[in-house]
Amino acid sequence: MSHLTGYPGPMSEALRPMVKSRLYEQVLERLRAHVIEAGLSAGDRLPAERDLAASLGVSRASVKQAIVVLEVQGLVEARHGGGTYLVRDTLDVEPVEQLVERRKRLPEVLEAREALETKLAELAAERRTDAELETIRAALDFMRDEIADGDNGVEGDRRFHAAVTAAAHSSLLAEFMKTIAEQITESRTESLRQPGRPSRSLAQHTAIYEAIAAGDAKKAAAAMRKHVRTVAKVRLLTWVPED
Amino acid sequence: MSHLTGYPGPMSEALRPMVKSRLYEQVLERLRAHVIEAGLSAGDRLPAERDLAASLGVSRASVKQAIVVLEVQGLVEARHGGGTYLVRDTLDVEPVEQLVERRKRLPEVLEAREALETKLAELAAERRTDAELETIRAALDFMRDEIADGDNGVEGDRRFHAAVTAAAHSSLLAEFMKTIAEQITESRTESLRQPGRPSRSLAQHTAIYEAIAAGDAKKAAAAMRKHVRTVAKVRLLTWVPED
DNA sequence: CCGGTCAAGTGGCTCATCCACTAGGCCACC
DNA sequence: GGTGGCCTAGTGGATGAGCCACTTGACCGG
Repeated sequence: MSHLTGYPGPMSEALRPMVKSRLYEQVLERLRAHVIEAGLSAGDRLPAERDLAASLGVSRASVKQAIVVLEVQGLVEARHGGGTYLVRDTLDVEPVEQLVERRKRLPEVLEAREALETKLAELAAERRTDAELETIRAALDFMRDEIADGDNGVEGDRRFHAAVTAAAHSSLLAEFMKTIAEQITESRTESLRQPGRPSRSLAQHTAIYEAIAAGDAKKAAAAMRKHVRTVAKVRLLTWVPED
Repeated sequence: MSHLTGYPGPMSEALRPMVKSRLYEQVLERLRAHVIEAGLSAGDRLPAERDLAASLGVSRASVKQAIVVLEVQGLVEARHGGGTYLVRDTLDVEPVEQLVERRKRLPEVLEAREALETKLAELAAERRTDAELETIRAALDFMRDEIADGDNGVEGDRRFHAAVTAAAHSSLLAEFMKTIAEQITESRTESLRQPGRPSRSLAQHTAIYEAIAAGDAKKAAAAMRKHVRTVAKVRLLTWVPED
């Protein structure tokens, strides 16, 4: 390998693509702050767009863009000719995504993962088609090859869990999984870096596969639970609180 | 009561407040449609703002408002000087809420509930404070009184599960529960309408409570699983597919 | 092959205006 | 008294022209 990779990924933390903030984002920040400082609450009226533009020293168009954002987020109601009103007591959004973001500290994610994937494995054992079973098997084979090549099998791992999720035929559970997918990826990578983990991981995945292949829901759930807990344990051992 | 109410609520379906669509919303629709018609996919570039404005016969400001919306929804990436690009293959948002709405057909919700609440019971057994245990007990007492009064105990049921969720100290799992809370309420009401259900339900809740009180995580999980599955069974028996 | 220059294309933002609608005050009329 | 019409100031909705900043790619000279 050369010291320069042609791959467009970040070479170091400091060299990630820059984020240039749009003006309307800054306006959003100011608006949020103003609502708090001025003690506004649901039903109160915001300053007129023209006044806001003047106060903030930006054009009315930028103010409007910010207000449109708040509008689609359901935080504000703009009445043509009648002013713009607060819907709630705050302009902060609290979607699942942000909550997940704040919970980067992993323990909760791992708990959620156990809850979801255990059930997914159970359902997969009951519902998988032969084609889906084959996809799971393919992921397992892929993982085996990776490990044989000295790799840690992280991609095979990812494919395996994705295949099981698909085989469970529950789009709601799948949706929940999607919201914590990123955090899981991190824990996966870290876990598989531990010496000896890849081969033990392969064994655990094989056990899950066999239970699903046999249509044994209870055994599949148990095998998945054991696997997820192992990952959680490894992860938490190396855990260093940062704040 | 007079035939005229002083209350400002809608007197008839037809007289609800009118909804005037903003221009940028129409632009959004057109953009979504265009992505589909033109067969665009992730990474493809959208037409230039000026061109879009000209084609749609609207101002560039309106086009920009629409693009800002897509931007905050993470569906599009606008590069200063470089064009605007699709992040996914579609411009449709698929938040958990909408998915839940479409999944009103309950089975998936009940599966998700089992996955989540089983884990919540387990965590509650391990982590509950004495005060939280007392809250759970209070909910149980409330349910008992309701049933003694000939009521079906639906409010006590709700309080019980809320208390267990709180005692588990997992805001992520709690957040997931919130997204399916409404559907659960429906199934709860329907389940408790079945003859004989309220008293059996009380017994199951008592079992869960005792396991949590004893700090027995495994038993708590098992009791909760049994309870949720009972509800699911009753619910699905009366299930009538609608489409 | 490298690096600099340049021009075209594109998004970011502003300004000046006009239009449509709301809210509130006023008043004539019943 | 109160009902309805009218006017006006204030406000959001939308536009068009224009300037700037940035990206891209082609071109050119070393």
